[in-house]
Amino acid sequence: MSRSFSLYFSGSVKYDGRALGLLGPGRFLLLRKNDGSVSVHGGTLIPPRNYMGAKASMEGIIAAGQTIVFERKGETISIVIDEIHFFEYMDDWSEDEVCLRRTERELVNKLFWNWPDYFDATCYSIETEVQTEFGPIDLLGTEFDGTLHVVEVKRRKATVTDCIQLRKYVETVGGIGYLAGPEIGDKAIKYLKSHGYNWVQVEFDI
Amino acid sequence: MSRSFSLYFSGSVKYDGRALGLLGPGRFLLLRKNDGSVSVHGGTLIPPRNYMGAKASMEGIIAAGQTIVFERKGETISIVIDEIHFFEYMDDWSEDEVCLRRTERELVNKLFWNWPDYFDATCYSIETEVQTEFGPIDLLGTEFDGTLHVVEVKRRKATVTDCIQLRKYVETVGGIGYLAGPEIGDKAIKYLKSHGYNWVQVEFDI
DNA sequence: AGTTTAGTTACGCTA
DNA sequence: TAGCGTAGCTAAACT
Repeated sequence: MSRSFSLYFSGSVKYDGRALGLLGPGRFLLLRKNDGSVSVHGGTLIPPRNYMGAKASMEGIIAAGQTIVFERKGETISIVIDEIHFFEYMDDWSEDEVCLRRTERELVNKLFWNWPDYFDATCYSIETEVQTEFGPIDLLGTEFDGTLHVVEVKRRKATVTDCIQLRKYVETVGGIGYLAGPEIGDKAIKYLKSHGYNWVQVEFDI
Repeated sequence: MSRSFSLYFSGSVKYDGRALGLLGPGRFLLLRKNDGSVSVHGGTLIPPRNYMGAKASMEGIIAAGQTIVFERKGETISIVIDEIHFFEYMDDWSEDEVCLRRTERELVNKLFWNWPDYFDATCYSIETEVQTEFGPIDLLGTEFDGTLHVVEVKRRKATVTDCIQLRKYVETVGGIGYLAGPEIGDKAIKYLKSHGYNWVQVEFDI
């Protein structure tokens, strides 16, 4: 769609859209990717200082003294270039995604396939991603007497907010609540217990 | 701390730490910043494919056939370089932050200074960023009879999660709950009403 | 060190 | 397309 390049320049950047952002003057690195996305990186931090999603249009000439403008539905980035330090094309830039392990999904699957190892209740039905009025329940077990077991799974350390999210589901469908994951904070476990919910420790296999 | 550079290379990347991530082989852009942070960018999307925060250590030589390793408390990124397409230093890279407008803080201030325009209750005290056990309350008004008015402010469209955050505060300090912002989702307004909380519409001035 | 939140969150999935 | 929730979220503020 657009030829990708990196530009290390002196100048200033203005963003207008969901917010209003001013940057510089200073030295920044501009990245233009295959998908038309744009990012302006400063000398610290992982996220860019300014950015714009895929299919941003580009106007202007990349040269000292020029202004280039990127646009995308209601958003604008204007870049005033004072000086160019280097300019390089990135041709054949790979669009591969990272193959990720240790996701929340893996923990959900582990609990699904090994339910008896983690829960006392014998359920005739175990479902994942059960849709409710206020969002999907990660794991829902149903006992023969109709009792529901509502499980909210977190891949990272569970917080008080996660406990309240569980509470939201339990109040919506009824039943017994469980928060599951590899780790939970002190405040969170206290909150969980005081509201009558259960903590289920589950680790990643690899 | 470390000299910043960009490296466009063919090769593969492995991350091990909070998760396990495999990338490539393919062409990627490696950024090493002033603060020692590292990011590996692919040809699409704004965020990097792999990354590591500030003060990452670096081992190895940047040359074809070599492996470079970045490390930081319990995390490792290994990069196998097959071929180098370009290598550039970014000297004097600016560390300026963006000067931002239309932040949540601005909405909080607007409500603070124009309280009677948005709330019926007459309060003798209005405070911002009131610390509680479970985090800070954006805006807290106190009536003469002691009734508290708890306000959670959002700069973007409010969600059910935001209602839960409000609920956490109201249940902590007691009183009447308000969610405030420019916009709110359908499920969120339903959740808000069903729990007896209020919606306050407030817009950015600029 | 632990906890919580803001963010132009970005991005993917589902209805 | 819009809404909703995850993320190796990141990074900052505060206890």
